[in-house]
Order: sequence, then structure tokens, then C-alpha cells
Amino acid sequence: MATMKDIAEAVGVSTGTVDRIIHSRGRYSEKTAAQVRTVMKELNYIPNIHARGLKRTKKHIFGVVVPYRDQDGGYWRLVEEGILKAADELTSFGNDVRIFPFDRYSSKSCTDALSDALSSDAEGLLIAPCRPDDMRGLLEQTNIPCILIDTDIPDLTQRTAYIGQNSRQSGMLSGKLMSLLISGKTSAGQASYVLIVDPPGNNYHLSNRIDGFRCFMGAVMPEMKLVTIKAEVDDEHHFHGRLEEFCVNNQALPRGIFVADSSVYYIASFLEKKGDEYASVPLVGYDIIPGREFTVENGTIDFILTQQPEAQGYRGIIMLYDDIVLKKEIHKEVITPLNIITRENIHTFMGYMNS
Amino acid sequence: MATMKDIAEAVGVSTGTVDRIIHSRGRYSEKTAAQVRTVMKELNYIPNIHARGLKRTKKHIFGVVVPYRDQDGGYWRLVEEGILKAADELTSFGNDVRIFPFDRYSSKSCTDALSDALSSDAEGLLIAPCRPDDMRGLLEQTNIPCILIDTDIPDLTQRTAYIGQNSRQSGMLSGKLMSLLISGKTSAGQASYVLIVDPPGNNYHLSNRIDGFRCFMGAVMPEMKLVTIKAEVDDEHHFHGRLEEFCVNNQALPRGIFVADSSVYYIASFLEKKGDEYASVPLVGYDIIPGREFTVENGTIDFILTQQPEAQGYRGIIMLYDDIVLKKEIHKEVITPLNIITRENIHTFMGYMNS
DNA sequence: ATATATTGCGTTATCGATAACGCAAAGTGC
DNA sequence: GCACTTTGCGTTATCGATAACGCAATATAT
Repeated sequence: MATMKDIAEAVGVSTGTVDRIIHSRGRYSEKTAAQVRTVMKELNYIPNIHARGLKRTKKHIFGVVVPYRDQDGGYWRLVEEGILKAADELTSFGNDVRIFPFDRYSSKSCTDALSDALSSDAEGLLIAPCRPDDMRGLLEQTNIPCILIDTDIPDLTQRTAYIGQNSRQSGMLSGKLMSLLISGKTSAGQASYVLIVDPPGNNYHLSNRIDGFRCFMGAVMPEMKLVTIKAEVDDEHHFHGRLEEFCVNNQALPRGIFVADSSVYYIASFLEKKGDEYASVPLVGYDIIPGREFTVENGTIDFILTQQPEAQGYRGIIMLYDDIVLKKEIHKEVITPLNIITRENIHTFMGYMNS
Repeated sequence: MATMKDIAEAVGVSTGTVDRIIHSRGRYSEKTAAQVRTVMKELNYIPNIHARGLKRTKKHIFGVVVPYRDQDGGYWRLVEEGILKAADELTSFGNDVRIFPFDRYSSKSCTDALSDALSSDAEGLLIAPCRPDDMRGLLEQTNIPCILIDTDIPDLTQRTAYIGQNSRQSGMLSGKLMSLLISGKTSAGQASYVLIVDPPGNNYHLSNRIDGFRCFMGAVMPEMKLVTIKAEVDDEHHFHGRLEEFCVNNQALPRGIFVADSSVYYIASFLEKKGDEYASVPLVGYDIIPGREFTVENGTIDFILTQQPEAQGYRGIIMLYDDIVLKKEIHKEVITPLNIITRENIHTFMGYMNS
């Protein structure tokens, strides 16, 4: 492995000059710079990240702007876990990750958190711009590198990268799984409709998922009716109430139920409460929520799709670090894989997470 | 962040003593050691990995003993890719990864490769003991730490860790997917049997998968006959020949086909050649093979299960490094997640791999 | 009692990159 | 022509952990 000293000796200058050239800190002639760059390539010089890391006593501070842990059915808690895991690894190098959480249903909370983060001494931000229109203005005025997560704002100049999911595609996948689940059960007496549960909020991922689901079902099972109920509050009781109400007005059970986010666990608990006939209705939803896995294990929930929110959060921080500290070339767009979880493989995912 | 110097000053000794205590290198009294350990906990001392990495000029050499790239339908090529990726990251720290490949169908090739690796100057090995009985003897005589991949030998003292899959469980999962796929298509004229293709070799993962598949199908669809054909040679033409032969003797198409490894792509090409009626037979198999994805994309293959062989290889090397160089505590057993791949999500996986 | 071994500890050079500091030579302004 | 700035470069301390080396003070052997 070639070191800076090797380069310096080969060219006939000192390591200080080489360093200045590498970091474009001035105080060198272009002539020497060209020689150094040539020799660097020849010797295949790779900076020793340990020496760098050791010398760098400066603390790097990263800011994270994401919704409160409990919002979107605990989804952000998982993202935060990934963030904290990465933060933990990085803080051992003397870095710091500060979280500026906000209420995704409040415009003010959102902009407040963002401006706090921007005026903090963070060198880079990981932002979930759930309310792009509220946040865009502030983001355009800064020059801090930002990695966006969950929601993209492609034309933003500060957008160093985007990490997210293909929500419409995941809706299509849900549709496929649902169609497989219900194609077998041809109970003649049953009504031919599938229930779509639209969770509270107007998250655009939710509408994309539902859209994708409708699209797939429409193509594969055009005769199947799709009935939607909209929930207004992110609360288990509220969901149960809405469902109970629905059951009273509809004598026939649906052929299947699709829930566009982790509220699928609320539906599962409702169905289990109502007995076996209900619990056996095919149910497809999103996200693994710690402590709720048993409804997948016992088969009440047939399929769960997940985009590994922890992995997204973790990845976000690591990319920020790679970009700012290590100055690595990072991917501009990372679309996380769409995992299909069911009774038979849920264990293999749970064990793998925290390792 | 507390440094060794802080610890030393707090206790009233020198950093040399602290270092000797941390690494149990002797030349210190138990009394001082106790004090140092207490203060270390108090100050929450975390060694600076950069200082460590910097000081360590010694090249670490790791050996890898795995089957030839092309065996098991290219599976090992993928494992190797992960290994090389990890190796690439580590070699920038001045390490070296040497691969000792073997022919998994030859006892001699297998032991030769292993003994080469053992007599090399590798400090740790990543081994796929595909032929456990052949390899065990040699492994018991060494004291080099070994991480096993793919096949486990639980009682081996050198076994630092095992990375692998739950193959029986994956067979069950295949069974589930197959049962969903065929429960819908109730064409009256069709025979009621599912074809199981048993690939060449007596890999125990293969038999476990088939076993799991049979188990699930037997439980969910007891009336369904399961017909097995065994392939003898790992060659596309051979598979086509065996299938053609089977078709001649069986007028009716199977309700579904399960292939226990990546030879599923051979089956897919056969079905596509025979026309639409054949290509629409539900097909479930294993592994994403680069260049063959189109048979999943166009729907000839309905479901692919994968255990991310690249991730396994990558993880193996990283764990070896963590164990030997960083002296981290590593997990003794890592079971990789069972991913379900289908037309609607295959793209999300392919993009993610090399990032 | 003398020779040798062991124990317990301090001191120090080293790994490679970084950036502050210093200094001579060349350039600029009046 | 004198005072200055800028350019181009070398020198050096530093980051934290490591391990070789040295040196007393004991312990053990003969």
C-alpha cells in the first residue's frame, strides 16, 4: 500500500505539499500538482482511513429531521432505531447525531424542526420531507448537504441523495398476493368484494400503495369489487369502531382485506376478537412492528410487506458520513427492497435485524 | 471520549500498563488490573479503532475455502462476489483474502484445498464444508479460527461462527407459495400432481428443501400427488432431455413445478420453448442468477426464494475481520433471511445488491 | 550467598494523514 | 528602491493505541 510519503518521495516533494494538493488547499503549483496526481494513480494511492480518522479530532455533527416516533403507526420509531444504531457506530469515532423530530400533521412543527436543524451546527442533514411544500422554501436557502428519506424532492440542489421506497410498486405486489390468497377460496355464498383500509393522514405513499393495489386487482380480477373505508384517527379503538360499524352495515364478510400501512395490526386484533371466521379472512398489510409479530405467526395476517425502515435509517446516516467525512462517491438514489413477510419466514427476518 | 491516557492517569499508571491489561499480555498485577478495569467502565472507555487500525501495520490474511464458482448452478459465484466485495473493502486496510476453491463432487479436491488453506499463512478461514465428513478430520487438527458458511459442523471447536440458511423452512415456504399458486387454477381436465425437480448432487440443503416442501404440501393439500424427477448432471441440455422424456410419458401437465435450486432457470427455458401452455405452469425455485432474471420478469417463474448468497459471503469475511482483527464479539450463528422474489419486486432487489 | 528468572511497571518510537507554522523567493504597489 | 504580499514548499507536532525495550525489585534455584 502506497502512503503519502511514498508519493512525496517519488515526486521529490514533501508530504505537506502532497496533502495540500489532495485537499486543494492551495499553496502549490499546478505543475507539481499534475506530477503528484500522476504518481498517485501510478502507485494506486488509497488514503489510510485510520490515519485520517485518528487525526481528525473534529467532531462531525449530523442532524436528523423526521416525524415523531409514534407517527404513522410506529413506523418512524423503526427508522429512528436504524438511525441510532448507525449513530452509535459513528459516535465511537467522536461524532454526534442530533434528532429534530416534528409532528407530520403540523405545518409549523415541521418548519420549526427544520429551521432548528438548519441553524444548528450540523454539517449534513437526513430529512424526511413529509410536507415537501412546507419544507422546500427553507431547504432552498441553505447549502448544507441533505439526504432525503421517504419523500423525494428531486429538483432540490441540496439533495445529495434520496433513500426511499417504490410505494406504487409495493401496492401492486400487495395486489398480487391478495389475488393469490383469494383465488383459492371460492365459497359461493361470500360476497365478491375486497376491503381496502385507508389509514389516517394523506401520506402520498399510502395513496400510491392503494393505487397500485387497485391497479393490480383491476387487471387480474376485474369482477372483484373494491370497497374502501377511511380511518380518521391513528388509534386502535377508532379502527375497531369503524370496522364494527362496517360489519353491521355489511352482512357479508369481505373476500380479503388490504391495509395500506402498519394499522394492519389493528385490523388483525379486531378480526381475532371476532372469532375464527373473521380471522381467516385473507389480510395483507405493511411493516413489522415489534411486539405485534404474533398476528403474522398465527396466520391472522397472511402477508406483510416491508421496506426495512431500520435499514433505511441506518443507511441514511452511513451515507451522510460517507459523503461528508469520507468524501466517498455515494449513490444518488437508493430504492430499498420490497420484502414479503409471512408466517414461514418472519423468524428469519427478526433474528437478522439486530445483528 | 476517554482515551487510554485518561485511564492511565486516573489510575496512576502508564498507558503501557493499561494496554497490557486490556490485552491480557501479562506483566501487571491483578490489583492494578482491577482498578484499571473499574475506571475503564466508569469513564466508558471505547478503544479508538482508528488508532488501532493505524498502528496495526501487520497484514492480515484470510483464507476462503469454497466450491468452484460454477458449481451449484452458479450459486458459488454469487457467494464469491460478496466475498470479493468485502475483501476489496478490507484490502484498503492492508489485508488479504485468498480463495482456495474446490470441486464439491471430489473428495480429494476438497481436502486438498482445505489443507492448502490450513498450511497457508491465513489467520482465519471462511469455509463451506460441503463435504463435512471429508473435511472434519483436517479441521479438528488445526487451531485456526474458522467461520463456516452454508453447511454447519456444530461440534467443531474451531467453529467461530456459522452463517447459513434454514433450508427446510425455505422448503415449507416454497410449499406455501406453490399451494397459493395452484389453489386458484382449477382446470378440471388437469391431472392433480405437482412435479418436484431434484437437482444433481446430494447437497443436504436440497433434500431439506424438498422435505420441507413435501411436508407443507402434504399438510395443506393432502390429495395432491407429488412426483419427483431426479436430474443427474448440472447441465441445461440434460435437464431439457429429462423433462422432454417426462412429457412423453405423462400426457397431462403438472399443476405446478418446484425446483430445489437455481436449475429452475433450466426448467423455465424448457417451458418457454414448449409454448405458452407450458410457460404458464406455476413454477417456484431458488436464487437470482445474473442474466437470467427475465424469466422472473416475464412471469415464467412465479416465485424465487433467495438467501442472498452475496450477503452471506460478504458477511462471512466481515465477521472474520471483526473476530480476528477488531476482536469484537460476533454472533455464533447467523441465519440469513428468506427472501421471496417475484415479478413485482425483483427490480427492487437487483438495484440494491451492488450499492 | 550468588546467579538467574520473573514480575510489575515506565518510556518511547511507530503507524499515516493532517494542518499549523515558518521561510525563502518571487511578485506588487507607490 | 523599499515595504508589502503572495506563492510554493518543507518541517513538525499531533491524533490514540501498540508493543518492543529497559530497569528495578522480588523470587527461585543451586
